[in-house]
Amino acid sequence: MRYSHQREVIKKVVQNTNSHPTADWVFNQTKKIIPNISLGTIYRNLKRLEEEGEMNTIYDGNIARYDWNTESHDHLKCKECGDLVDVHLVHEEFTSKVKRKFKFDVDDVEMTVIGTCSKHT
Amino acid sequence: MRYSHQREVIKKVVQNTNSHPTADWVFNQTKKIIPNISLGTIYRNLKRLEEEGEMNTIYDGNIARYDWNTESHDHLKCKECGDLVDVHLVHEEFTSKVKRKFKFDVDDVEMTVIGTCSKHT
DNA sequence: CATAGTAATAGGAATCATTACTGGTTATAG
DNA sequence: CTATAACCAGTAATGATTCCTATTACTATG
Repeated sequence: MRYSHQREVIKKVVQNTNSHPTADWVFNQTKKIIPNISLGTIYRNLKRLEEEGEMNTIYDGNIARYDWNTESHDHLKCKECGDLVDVHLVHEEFTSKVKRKFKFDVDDVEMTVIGTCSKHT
Repeated sequence: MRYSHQREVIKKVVQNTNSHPTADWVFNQTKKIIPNISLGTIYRNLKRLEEEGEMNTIYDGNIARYDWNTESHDHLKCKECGDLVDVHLVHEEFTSKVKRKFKFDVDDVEMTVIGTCSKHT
């Protein structure tokens, strides 16, 4: 893949937040650095970066969010403030259990725990 | 909520499949019974039915699927054939563990295990 | 039964996220 | 330096979903 300034900036923008940004958020942030960048460029490069293993896509309802944390992990989603926090919940033993029980070869586990975070108690 | 023929038919259409249908699939099936039904009616009633606890919405990538199985359960998604199968994987002890560890009040857990099902081995 | 009030509908326009296309620009191998 | 394939900006197109409005259909009551 050829070098591109746009892609480097997009990558840095995503890597510099823990907020699991949407394409639109990335677009707005990147515009501060490259004012005439196009939304299509954002989508294209986010997809490339995912293909390269530089980030993950997670689906929050029906919109895509991007996550630089490519290690397998899960999310706590607070229904009060909408926060999406990374946690590690699923373990190795789990995938082997699924394999044994359902004869299902596990590639990945997407888990989102929905509830209320400690800020609202 | 007032009675509506359309809503009853939509409910039955969803209840008569295990295929986690999309709104569009429900639309096409329902059209066979009520030919001039409108897609808006499908969406509106699927939402109502979810609010009434008659079904669940699950997001498969960025499209919504509807599931009459309202008991808490998880999904195995085969990347080969696209099949989405219901399984029960998450247990009570899990939610209390999350509550203890992260001070997070769990309402629901959405888990999708992505991989290859036994048909492709 | 007739009917008024209001909830629900059909049909289509509008919106939102995402992807595809086009003609011009740029990185990079030779 | 130059050729060229990859990349970009801008914009049109798409697909899923929601919104709008005039019309229709439940249902409670006289």
